[in-house]
Amino acid sequence: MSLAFKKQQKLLKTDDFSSVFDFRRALTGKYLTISYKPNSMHHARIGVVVAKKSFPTAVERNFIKRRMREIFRLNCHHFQELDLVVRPRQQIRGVGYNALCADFLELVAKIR
RNA sequence: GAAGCUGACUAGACAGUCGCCGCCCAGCAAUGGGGGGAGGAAAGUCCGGGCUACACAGAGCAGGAUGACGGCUAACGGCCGUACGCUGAAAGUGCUUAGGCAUAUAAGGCGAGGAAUAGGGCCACAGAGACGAGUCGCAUUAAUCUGCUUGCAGAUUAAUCGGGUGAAACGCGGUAACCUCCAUCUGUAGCAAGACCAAAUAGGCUGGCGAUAGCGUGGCUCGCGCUGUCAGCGGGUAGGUCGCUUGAGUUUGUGAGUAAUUGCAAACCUAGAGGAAUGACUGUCACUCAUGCAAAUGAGAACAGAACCCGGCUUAUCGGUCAGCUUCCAUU
Repeated sequence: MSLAFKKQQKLLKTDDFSSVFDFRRALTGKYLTISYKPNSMHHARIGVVVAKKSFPTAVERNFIKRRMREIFRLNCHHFQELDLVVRPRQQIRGVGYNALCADFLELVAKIR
């Protein structure tokens, strides 16, 4: 099984994000808030929204995005046909990779 | 060796697993192989330039910027050198109530420093009076008037500027970080600049076809205009391509110059995205701190992420390495 992460697995357009938010289903965990919506693409897609207000420096925002993408990449093959929008919370600062990964998987499991 | 200071470099290293974005090669394709992939500030957007469009960017006015002298540079408000002013440590010296205090220089650091006789404005406190020159009080001298004891007192006027205040007082004061004047520079917008290709839809222009369709103009005919249909053209939207990284380039050697900088030669190509790649995790070794005799264990590891490109400035920053300058002490 390939663990590759392709462009069609990302949410890119403003419309994609809007439709997920308009579906109005979200779950909040320790470090993350996930909005979701079923899609018809035969695979899951992810988008990460990091607020400039909460995370002022670009380095911090990029780091969060890279980590979320990595967690998604290593686990997405057993996800359903879902569009996910992940928003980090303030508590994410200083959290280790494993704790963050567990939180994410727990939230995704709840969606089912 | 100690203290003070200046400049340059670096910004953990290696391995493994799984990935991302361009480029090149092979392949019909799937894919495979090769090679590259953040910073010293990428930041703030404070100056200066290249580049592009606007009329060819040229002249004048307004506005803005700069301001010792000389140099460097594509250019600068930057950098280098020199002079001047301020600042700048131990030691030494003097005093001491033994706590200190005073005194001066080194390397170095800082400096909105053109013009006050072109002109206007302003000058705290103190002082009678602060920028127009006169005036308050006191003193001296002279003159006049009054009182009268004929040499005293008072008043007025004029002159002297004697005393006191202050940085400065009928002066060739200060302030330009108040206006101003002088000299030099300065057009505006910015890669979402701008150039090219160009679907669909709507509308525009040109030409053909309608031998007699309809409407309008008109008394009627011709004609003309609109509606029809076919072909072509140009503008232009979505979208795409270019601009887009070979450049005031980097490294090394060598020559010129006190230096900033620069001549010559050789070698090299070093991110180029477009909802935005440059990563995540694990291990070993180094670095710092804590505990410990040690082995070791635990924790920490800054500031911060390219978006047209350069030269600077400013701000943020854990550590480490190297070189140089000055002073003092010790040794030879």
